[in-house]
Amino acid sequence: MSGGEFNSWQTVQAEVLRRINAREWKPGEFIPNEAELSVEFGCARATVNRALRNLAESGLLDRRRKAGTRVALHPVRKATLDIPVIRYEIEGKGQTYRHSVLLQERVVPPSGIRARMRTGPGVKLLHLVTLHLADGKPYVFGDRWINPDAVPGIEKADLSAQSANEWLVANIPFEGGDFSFSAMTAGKREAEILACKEGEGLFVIDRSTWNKTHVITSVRLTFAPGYRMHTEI
Amino acid sequence: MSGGEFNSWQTVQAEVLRRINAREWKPGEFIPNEAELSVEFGCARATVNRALRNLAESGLLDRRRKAGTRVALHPVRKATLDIPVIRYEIEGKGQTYRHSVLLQERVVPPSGIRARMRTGPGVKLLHLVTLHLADGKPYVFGDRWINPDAVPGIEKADLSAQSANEWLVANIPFEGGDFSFSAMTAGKREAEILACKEGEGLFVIDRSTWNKTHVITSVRLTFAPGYRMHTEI
DNA sequence: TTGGATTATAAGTATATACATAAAAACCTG
DNA sequence: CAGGTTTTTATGTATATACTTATAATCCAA
Repeated sequence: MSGGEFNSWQTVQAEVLRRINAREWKPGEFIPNEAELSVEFGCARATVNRALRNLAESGLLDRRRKAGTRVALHPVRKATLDIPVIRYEIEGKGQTYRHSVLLQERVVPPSGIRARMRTGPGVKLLHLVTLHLADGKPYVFGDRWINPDAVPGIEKADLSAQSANEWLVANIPFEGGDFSFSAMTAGKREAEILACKEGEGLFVIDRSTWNKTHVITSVRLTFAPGYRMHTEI
Repeated sequence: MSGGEFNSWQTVQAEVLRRINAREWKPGEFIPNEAELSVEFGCARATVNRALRNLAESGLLDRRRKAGTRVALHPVRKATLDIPVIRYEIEGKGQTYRHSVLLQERVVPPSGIRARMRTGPGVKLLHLVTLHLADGKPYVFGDRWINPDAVPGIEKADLSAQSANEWLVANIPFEGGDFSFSAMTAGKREAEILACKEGEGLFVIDRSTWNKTHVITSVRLTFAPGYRMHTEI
């Protein structure tokens, strides 16, 4: 490639990717800088910039100002996965969605939750246990804690009409969140709620969301057996 | 905000985000076009473009040429998660990594695998079962199928020195992959290999990677109890 | 009324230019 | 030579401009 042809940032990206894959540029090695590449490819530096930035975002390149751009040493692939609202997920499969509130209380949380929610000792939180059903069958249940200080209006919300999750995403802006995925073994409680056998392996998502000042909510979703989360690169 | 101040694409993005969160722009609604916003924010259209493109990538906006930009109706949050090589993951925690090949054979795969690998009937694949250990304790085991047609050189590779996964990422470029995450219940085999109890819930990742012409490999990783995959938004 | 061609429009991209910023490298200076 | 200062440099960002492309909307004819 020596200039003259048509070039888009995608063309540049593809060629850079090819060189990485072909080991013409080896892991850890510096690649030519943007200015040089733009000359080589016969395009503007901004075009090269966009291509390299994109590759850096997906983990294949490491870039640092002044230092330059190098092929990532440990090419950690990044997969993006969608975190849908459960109702949409169920309805998206053509099943009917229903949910019911199994428990709603305002209590002082156990210490683990208190730590996650970063609330003071003795502060009461809203505790909700909700079961979501797909075509009438248990799909997932959520054990959720909400900080009422962070969520004005939650007291007045009818959480049996609209699930807490939906109410929150619709009404409370948040800045960030963290997710963790794991597996657990169904105990008596889980088996009862999800109508499965004790001892089955269940998929679990723990999630907290927060805004600038508060942890808004922290929830553990325990899915019925067979649940599968999927993504592509 | 009416022009004159300092503006970066991040400022624009933050303000757009604020309006979405504050429901000034409601889900499903069209927002002003790039030209209008660039006037309002007193910046170039390219700056607005970058901000909006970014928000669209993270699922908060829907954009279509000619049609315009609208707030996503079902704001599916996208989380990105890192898919590390197991050795790096273990070594990253300061533990020592070791792995051993439990089984290596060249056989015709069962039909489920054959479908995943898109190989013809009767075609033999490389089948590998590998256990990865952290500080000598079972961490995860991989049940892997490799298409030798897609992987020249695999026959000569010493897969007890370097794990198949590492060998593959180091030697075989791939175009895409898919991942699915689920939970299973430990049976006799899993309990034996992972030194856990039968009936424990285990975290499972199924993953296939391919290039233009072939499915390269398909692997199921079954993690020892307690494994947790984590990500932030 | 349908269905195909035309037009108008909003996003998408490319580019030259300029300046900002982080940080490595070189240069002091005590 | 240590520690701080300056310089250099590669990436990061902003902007005006121009052109491309997908596609919604319109128009027109059978």
